[in-house]
Amino acid sequence: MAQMKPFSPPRIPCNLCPLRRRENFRDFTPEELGFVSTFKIGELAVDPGATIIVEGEMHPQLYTVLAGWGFRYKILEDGRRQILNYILPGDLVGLQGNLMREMLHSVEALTRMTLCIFERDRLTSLFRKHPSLGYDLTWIASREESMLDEHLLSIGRRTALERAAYLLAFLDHRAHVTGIFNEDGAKILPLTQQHVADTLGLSLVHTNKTLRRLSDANVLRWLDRGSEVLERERLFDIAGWRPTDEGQRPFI
Amino acid sequence: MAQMKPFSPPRIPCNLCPLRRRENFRDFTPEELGFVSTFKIGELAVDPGATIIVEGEMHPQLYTVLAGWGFRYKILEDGRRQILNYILPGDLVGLQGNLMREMLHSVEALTRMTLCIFERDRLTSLFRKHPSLGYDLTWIASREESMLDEHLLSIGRRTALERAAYLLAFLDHRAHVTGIFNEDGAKILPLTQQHVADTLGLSLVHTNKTLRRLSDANVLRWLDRGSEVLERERLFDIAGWRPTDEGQRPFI
DNA sequence: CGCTTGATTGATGCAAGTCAATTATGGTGG
DNA sequence: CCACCATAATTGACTTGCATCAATCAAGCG
Repeated sequence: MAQMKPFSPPRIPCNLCPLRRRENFRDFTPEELGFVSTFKIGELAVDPGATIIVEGEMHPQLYTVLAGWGFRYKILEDGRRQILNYILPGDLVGLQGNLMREMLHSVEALTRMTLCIFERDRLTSLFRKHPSLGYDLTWIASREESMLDEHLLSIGRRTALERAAYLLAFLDHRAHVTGIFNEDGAKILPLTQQHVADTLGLSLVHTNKTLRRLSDANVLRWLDRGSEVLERERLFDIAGWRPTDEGQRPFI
Repeated sequence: MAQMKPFSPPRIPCNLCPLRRRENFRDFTPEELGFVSTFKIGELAVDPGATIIVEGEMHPQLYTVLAGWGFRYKILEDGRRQILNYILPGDLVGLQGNLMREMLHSVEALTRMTLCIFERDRLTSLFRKHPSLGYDLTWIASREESMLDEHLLSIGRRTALERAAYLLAFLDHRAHVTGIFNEDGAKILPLTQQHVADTLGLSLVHTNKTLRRLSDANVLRWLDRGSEVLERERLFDIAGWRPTDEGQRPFI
């Protein structure tokens, strides 16, 4: 079964953080770096399928994803599940929902993940001592909002085919700009058709038939438990969506 | 047609702000109040139907709703519209989406609205001089996120009847805790069935038939362009959702 | 090698969309 | 004051996208 393996003290000090070197991320000032180094109190490594955050429970910690893929979701009483968004390296986990109360969603790992651990308690000190980082937190939250807005538009108003195209284009794009694809040759999105179905608000069977249409058209390839986007531009056209260039983005 | 009537200087000074007196909102410290008073640069009053923010355009100002109802939405190229969320007194408008770029959604007034005007440029100074207000901004953004999460769950996984029940229960509850219902006897949600349809991701006709089922069951009453919730508890049961007690919440 | 998980496919049913018409209701200009 | 018009709500008939049910197939694994 899925397993949690917490490490503490941190194995990767913030000054050697691999994310800082990626073009897409804004670098820290020396002062900010000093603070973040003390803000980080450990690391967490989890296996695929591990549950990192449970809806309804208190969770005194925040995380920044260092490596790997995960997703946030909610479930109804009878088990119907809705995936809300995916989390990639550089994303802050645990900010969504009330800042200091029970978590309102769950988080699960898609691949092996490494996360930096922060403590919620020290957020006020972050805002007090480093206003620029406080600003970044709001920036990060409002970026998440804009993704959720787009997802809502997609589920509410796009057809099944458009939705599927949007989702895969969206994930492929995020993986690209995050630099997560740089290492290996194949650019695989690590999810099952069940995940796609639960993101799009469709049944598993209909999702399968919709993805089939996309792979029959050679827009993508579906592998055992993952997908590779072959023609990004055509996905954009089908979805009626195009990524906006974010430029550099902050992270904590 | 809808008309914009900007006022400047402000007609209601922050120390007399009617929102501050409502139980649901956290009060400012004297220092915070002093800052917010200078942060507010004017007021905006708009008629029902007025467009306050346009997707794709730069918008150098932020607003806090003083009075009235509005909503945020996005549209696809062919005109399909998705309402993302509703805005009520105390809500901050313009924080969603990138903080300093083009707006990623539009905002329209449902009723006559009054809004306090702030300038985006001065956000950094807010974070620098009043960390507690910076924290509040992040809190507000993450509250919006949790509403969007719930909407996503609703549109993605609830049936038409459950969705309708959820939406009306949600709006009725927000109106209650905001104190917007305190004035008049009738507690009317000021929207048309087209708004409901565009929020739930349903067609107008199907929305009408779904709302009919709810009013036939005497759970609510549909009026000319609005709805009154008659049995809140039964709506909660149908929706499989219950509001969480937020306690006091911050606002700017 | 049997077991489990994920992908696939066909048959059938229903929820929701589309089309089209009718009924309020209120506003407006002659 | 009323004929006219626009907006909103309503209803019935028909169509379709997606769900559900039920198998089958492929691959990895203890």
